[in-house]
Amino acid sequence: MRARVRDLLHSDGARAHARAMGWARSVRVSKGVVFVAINDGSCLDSLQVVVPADQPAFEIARRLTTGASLVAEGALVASPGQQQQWELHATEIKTIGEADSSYPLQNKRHSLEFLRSIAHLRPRTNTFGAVFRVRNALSYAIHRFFQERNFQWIHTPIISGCDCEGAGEMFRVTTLDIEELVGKCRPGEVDCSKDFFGRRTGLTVSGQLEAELLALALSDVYTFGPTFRAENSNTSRHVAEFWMVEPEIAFADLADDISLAEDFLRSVTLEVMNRCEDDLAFFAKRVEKRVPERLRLLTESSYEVMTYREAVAALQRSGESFEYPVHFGADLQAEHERYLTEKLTAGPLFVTDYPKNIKAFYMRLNDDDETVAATDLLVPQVGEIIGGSQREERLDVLEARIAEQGLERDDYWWYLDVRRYGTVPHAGFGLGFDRLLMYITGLQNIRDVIPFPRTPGHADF
RNA sequence: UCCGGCUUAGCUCAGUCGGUAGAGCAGGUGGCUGUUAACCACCCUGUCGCAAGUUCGAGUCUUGCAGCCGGAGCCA
Repeated sequence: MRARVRDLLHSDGARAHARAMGWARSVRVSKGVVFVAINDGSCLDSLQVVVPADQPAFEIARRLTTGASLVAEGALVASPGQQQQWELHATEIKTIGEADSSYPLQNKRHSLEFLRSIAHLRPRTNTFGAVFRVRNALSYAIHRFFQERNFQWIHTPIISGCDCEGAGEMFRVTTLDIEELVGKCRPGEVDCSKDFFGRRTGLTVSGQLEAELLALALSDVYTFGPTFRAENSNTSRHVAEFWMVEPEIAFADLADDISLAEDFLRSVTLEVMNRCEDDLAFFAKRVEKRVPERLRLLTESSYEVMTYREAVAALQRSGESFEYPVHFGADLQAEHERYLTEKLTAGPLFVTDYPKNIKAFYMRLNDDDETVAATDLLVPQVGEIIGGSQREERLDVLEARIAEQGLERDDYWWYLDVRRYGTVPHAGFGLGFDRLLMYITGLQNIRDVIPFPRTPGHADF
């Protein structure tokens, strides 16, 4: 029976016998004693294994190297050292798998860029172990939040009809023989009726439209799964495959949506803070000093709400010189969002009621006929983390908006049908899961919060 | 996709005015009675991203290409 390093480090008392398994993080050899720090990923800290020279295990321990996997057995006793409560006095040590000096993770600081190139090994570092534990805790917290409020977790399709989404470039899904078609067909000439699904299909860019259908039956639902964008985006905040959380609530308006989003962010952050104290302390110390402040902003501060019109006015009187001028009708640029969240409110900010021309067709038209009931939640450093809206539930208005945006009405027959039969006001939002993780951990590149990130030109591992 | 920067030892980096490459860590050897990414001493380590050009001479200057990073756009 093996004990997790985490359990041993949190032991209530000494143990006459304990067995630990893990990977050697460091091996410190002196004449009379060897110290091996072993980590099994169950927590940030490593277990100190002590082997005095009079033990038969001393020879094996002395030859261990950084990165080797091993099993150590002995007594768990109070440590005289300052940095840990318990340590394992090993009477027996076995090397499971050796790691020679070419093992890339030596006892030194490595750059995040270098670690990205060895994504198969970086989970064995402190930083990435912590990231992936927090990622797990956040996922669990999200499910718990919704489950406790009687939301139904729904599974929207990953393969989706191409025509209906429009949130971004899609990856094509096909069983047609591309080699054969290349050179034979000009663009637009491919006969999709011969394809597997008998139509153009791609990987989903959002489960929202389908989530609405289920919300208009089950009332409160959410999706939590992968999403794909084939955009050629090369930034620290974009990847081709990422995870989104998309709640959708019936009998609800934009105010309900905003209040759900705020409640949600507060709750999940608080749960991660409770479950991942050590990992978050590590991020605060080694990655981003402002992590505690960021967490406080999400859990304690009030979330400001401001209309787009007010935000534009605030930007205009700010006296800042922006690269892109601000005027009603223009989308807020990254520099504008940064000013709003980092200088004006210094915290999370919902911007609401955007001009209809810069937002999607399904967002509910306001009475002013000029803006829609949409909201973006902006946070310092990371920018947009949530995008949501009240959905247009009025059949005639929705049809007019589809026409206005030059979309094909027939493609949305099912989406329109639920407005035709028993329509109700409803709303929802999409949360960028990986971006929230960036905000919580303080890591500045989305590629460092995803185990094996996919970006243009990169699908290794 | 556009703009900018970077590319030197296994890793992190320095390299002056163009004069023939250096430090820390890792590795090796030895030392050290309990260490904390241990410490001390010694030793080893190079296609200076690739290709061409200028020059008596290029890590250094020029051009092209590639890769990476940052920013912008798109968005979550």
